Amino acid sequence: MTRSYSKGRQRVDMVKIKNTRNLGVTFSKRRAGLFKKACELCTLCGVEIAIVIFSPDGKIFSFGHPSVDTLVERFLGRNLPPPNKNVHYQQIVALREAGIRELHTKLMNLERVLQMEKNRRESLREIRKRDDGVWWESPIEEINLFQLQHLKEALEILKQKVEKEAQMVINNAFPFQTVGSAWTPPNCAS
Amino acid sequence: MTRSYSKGRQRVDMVKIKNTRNLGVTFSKRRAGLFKKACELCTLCGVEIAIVIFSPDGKIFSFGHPSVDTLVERFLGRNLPPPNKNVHYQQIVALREAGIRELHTKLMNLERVLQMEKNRRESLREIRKRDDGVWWESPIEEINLFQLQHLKEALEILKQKVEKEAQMVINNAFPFQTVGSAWTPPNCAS
DNA sequence: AAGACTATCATTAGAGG
DNA sequence: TCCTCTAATGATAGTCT
Repeated sequence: MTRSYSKGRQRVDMVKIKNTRNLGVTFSKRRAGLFKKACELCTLCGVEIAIVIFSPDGKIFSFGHPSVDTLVERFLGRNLPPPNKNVHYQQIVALREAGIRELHTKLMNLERVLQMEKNRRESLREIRKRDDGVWWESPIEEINLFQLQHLKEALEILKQKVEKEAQMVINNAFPFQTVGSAWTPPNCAS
Repeated sequence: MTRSYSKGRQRVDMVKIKNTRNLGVTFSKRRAGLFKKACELCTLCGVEIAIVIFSPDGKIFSFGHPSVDTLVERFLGRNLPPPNKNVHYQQIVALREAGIRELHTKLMNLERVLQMEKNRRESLREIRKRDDGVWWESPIEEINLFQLQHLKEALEILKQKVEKEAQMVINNAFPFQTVGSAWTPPNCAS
C-alpha cells in the first residue's frame, strides 16, 4: 500500500528514457497510441492510412486500413506514371501554404528542441554512470569522438548547401537495414 | 468580452463532426497530430516510420523519416539479403545496443535542425563568421553547450527574420523531397 | 479565413504488483 | 513480462477573432 504514484507524463522535450527496458515499453505504448490515432482518423474522417515502422532491432510493425499492401500498391501506382507537371505545381502550391506556418511552428519549437538536447546529454551521462558493464567495450572517449565526428559532419554540411548530402551522412551513419516480417496490429475498434 | 469557451474535446466515440467544413478542419488537425506523434516516436525511440494517407477526394498525404519512398521500398523488399556487416556497422550496432539511442536521437534532432536551417543559410553563415571555427576540439560537454549557444544565437536572429525568410522560401520554392517531417501535398479542404 | 483560445478528454512515463 | 494506477502533459472540437 501507500502507493504514492507521482511520475506522470512529462513534456515531450523533457522525456528521458531511463533504460532499454523502459524504452521498449515506451515504444510499445506510443506505437499503440499512434495506431489508435490512425484508426480514429480513418473512422472519423473516412480516409485510408498505411503506417510502417522499422524498429532499430529489425522488426517491422505496420498498420493499414484497409490494408498496408493495398495502400502501398496504390501509392506506388501513383508514382508509376511519368511525373505530372500539374502534380508538381500542386506540391509547390501546397508548400507555399504550409511554408510560413511550418516555419513558425518549427521556430517556436526550436528552443524546446535545444532543451531536449540538454536533457539527452543528461540522460547520456546517467546511462554512462549506471551501465558501466555494458559500456566496457567502447570507452567513453571513443563514443565522444564518435558523436563528435557526426556533429562535426552535420554542422559542416550545414555550412554547405545540399540537403541530400546531409541525408546521406545520416543514412551512412545509421544504416537501418532490417529483415523481418510485417506484424499486423489489432484491428480498429469500433 | 467574457468569452466563455465551453466546447472541448469529447470522448472519441462521442465526436460528431457537424459538417463538411468542420470535417476538413478536423482532418487537418488530426493529421498534424498524427504526424507529430510519428515524429516524436522517431526521435524518442530511434525508429523509422512511413505514413501514407489517402483522403476520400483522392489527395495523398505522407510522412516519412527518412523518406517514404525509402521505407516503402524496404518494406516491399523485406526479403532482401542480410545487410553488409562491416566493422563500422558492427560498432554502430554495439553502441546502439548499449544506449547509443541518445546519440541517435541527437543526430535526428540535429537533422531536423538542419532541415530547418537549410533555408536560412545566409543568416547562419553570418553567425558562423563570429565563431573561431575550432569549437569541435573542445571536450564534448563544452561542445554541446557551444553548439547549443551557437544554435540559440541563430534562433534569435532567425526569429527576427522569420517572415522575411519564409517569403524567401516561398520565392525560391522548396526542394522536392522532405526529410523527417510531414510533407503536406495538395490542398486539403475541398 | 487562418489562427488563438479554452475546456475538456486522451495519452503516457514511471511505480507497484 | 504484463497489468493497473496516477499525475502531468498533450491533443483537440468548437468558438471567436
